[in-house]
Amino acid sequence: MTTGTPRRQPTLDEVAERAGVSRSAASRVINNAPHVSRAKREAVRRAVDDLGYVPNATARALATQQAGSVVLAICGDDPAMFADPFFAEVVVGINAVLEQTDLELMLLLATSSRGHARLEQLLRTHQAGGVMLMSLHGDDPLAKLADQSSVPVVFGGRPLTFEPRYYVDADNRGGARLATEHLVASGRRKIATITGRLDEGAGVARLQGFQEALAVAGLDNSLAEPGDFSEDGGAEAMRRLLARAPDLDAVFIASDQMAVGALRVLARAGRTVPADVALIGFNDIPAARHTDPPLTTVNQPIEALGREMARMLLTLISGNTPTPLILPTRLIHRASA
Amino acid sequence: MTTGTPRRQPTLDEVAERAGVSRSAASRVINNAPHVSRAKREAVRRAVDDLGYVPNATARALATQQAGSVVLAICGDDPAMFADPFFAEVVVGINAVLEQTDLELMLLLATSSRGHARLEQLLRTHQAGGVMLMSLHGDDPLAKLADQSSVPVVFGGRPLTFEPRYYVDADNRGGARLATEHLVASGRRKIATITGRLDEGAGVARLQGFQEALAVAGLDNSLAEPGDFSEDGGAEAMRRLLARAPDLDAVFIASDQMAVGALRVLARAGRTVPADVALIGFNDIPAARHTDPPLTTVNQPIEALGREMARMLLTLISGNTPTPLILPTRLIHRASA
DNA sequence: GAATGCGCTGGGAGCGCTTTCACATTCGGG
DNA sequence: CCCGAATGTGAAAGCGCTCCCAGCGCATTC
Repeated sequence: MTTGTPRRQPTLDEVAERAGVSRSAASRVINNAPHVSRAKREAVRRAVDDLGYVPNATARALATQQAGSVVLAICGDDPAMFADPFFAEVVVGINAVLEQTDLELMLLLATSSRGHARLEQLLRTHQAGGVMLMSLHGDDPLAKLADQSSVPVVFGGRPLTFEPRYYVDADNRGGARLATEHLVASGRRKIATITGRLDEGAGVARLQGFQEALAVAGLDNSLAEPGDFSEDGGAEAMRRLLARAPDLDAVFIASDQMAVGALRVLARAGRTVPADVALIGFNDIPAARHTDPPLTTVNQPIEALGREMARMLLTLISGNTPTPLILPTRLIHRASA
Repeated sequence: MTTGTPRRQPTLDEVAERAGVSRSAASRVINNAPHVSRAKREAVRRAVDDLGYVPNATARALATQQAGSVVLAICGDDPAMFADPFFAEVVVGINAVLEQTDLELMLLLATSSRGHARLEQLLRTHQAGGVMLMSLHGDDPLAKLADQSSVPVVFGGRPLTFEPRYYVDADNRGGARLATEHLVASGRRKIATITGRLDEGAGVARLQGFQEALAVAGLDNSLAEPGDFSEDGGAEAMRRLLARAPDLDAVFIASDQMAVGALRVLARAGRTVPADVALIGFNDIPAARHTDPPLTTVNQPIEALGREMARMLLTLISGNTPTPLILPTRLIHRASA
């Protein structure tokens, strides 16, 4: 910080020389390792300060054979998918725990085939200390490959086709059941659902929860229209539902975004919410409290999801074996149901 | 891919040995460098395929003294700030261009002092090939430090206190002027504004555009209430505005999120939009087309912003000198004004 | 007084790659 | 047929760090 032109970064050798110790000793001090006398320790510290030394992470990574970063990979087919505020909140959670370590976060949008290839490569070479995998679609073979990989991998949400070794997920099924039960309990009888993408674990789980609750109540659980988690998709599905069952009196919708779309369609069709038809969404996005009427919805702790994924990855990296985690979801009562 | 237990990654030496060439030759082939005979080139290629060799990025980075990654740093004081969908869209843009290279994207939420320190360290050591800096607040000294840094830095948006060497920004001022002029042209006379954070470049620029337009029109341009870009902040500001000037007939709002909040307050206060008061927002978020009434707003090409930042960083890294870029904004006519 | 242990110390061998360099080999033109 | 020039080739020197190891001196133990 004192040099006029801090051209090249000082190296460990320079620190050692200035402190009058060997490189090994200097290294020990930097890494808080034992076997260094008090005097040398201080000399090195001083030299570090004077020179403004910062260890070269690349060299360290090469020497220790372990990377200084972990990656968050978002799979899927649509690059724009990442625009879902869901991911942003996950990232905030992840960042909160990574900040305590000195791991960096790499973001990989594995959305094109190029991205896919990169992810695969990342999994094979040990260039990242670990990876967090989210939003696998369909039967992406990457999922199994990742789960088997020798680099630590934790899944955010479960893929469709198998149960990964390490994952954190939200209780989508339980949340959906809760929501549907609430609809039943409030006297609704002709209850429909707009599903999420059914090539995603979350979409399927929410549909299952819905169906279970209705089956238990002895009601027809076949009134389902597929959506895609997006607002427009929700509107479309609502239109189809209305055409198919004009007398429905409630609908459980697998995402708030879709619910917003449905709300629009319902309003335009002259149905009052919740008088004519009750609505429950999923996710509890900020906008849900400001729709008309405010949306009853299932909250899932998204930031916590990110935090727990990161935490789990950390324990995995440290050599321990975490147990999978399912985060609770809960019903938020507002005016739409 | 054929080995049962792909324990350790093959190294370049192994490839060379299998191909019956020297390590140097193998390296040349990998990097498409000249001075390798056709025969050896093919032998190496075959060995690479057989072994499933992938170069170790860390070792390469150490040897070439240049990192294989760039970082996107989001500064600010609030970790949750990243939840703004704005950033997600920027990331999508950045990813689109980075995907063409083999640079990785590191995400740094420099929101705590810890994060700040890490960013500073990143700037000093040459561990990242370059950094994209967004959303500097106030007079953060990091801004100047970054601009001076010997690692390539491009700014997304301009900080308040000085003009960086390399940046891409949206024409916030022009957009605000456009919006305000539209209000004036449609006959409004008592025009207010809800500003964004005034410790951010974008917030100030939008206020300036507003003031300019009114000054030119010879109207009072002092009716401004500060917001913070958030929905609740917008609602708050709208309340204050209404108390301060019950007879206002239009308001330019520095973000759509705030406009949504304002819309709520206006509705609750019994004012009709746009009959009683016209509203124009900023950003053109997806939700803007579904508010009631749909929000007239200023669109800025967010994804393009990300793309251009990345592109600019790339040219910087390649040793060329780009010129700063200001992306156009344009008025989207919908029903609220 | 020899054997044992322990804390400290620096030499040196890597980590996997790029890149320079000196030395072959080949080629075209005078 | 000889001489640059271009091209192919592998040995070896790093890049900046970690970490093993052998060697100290010194106190303890029998």
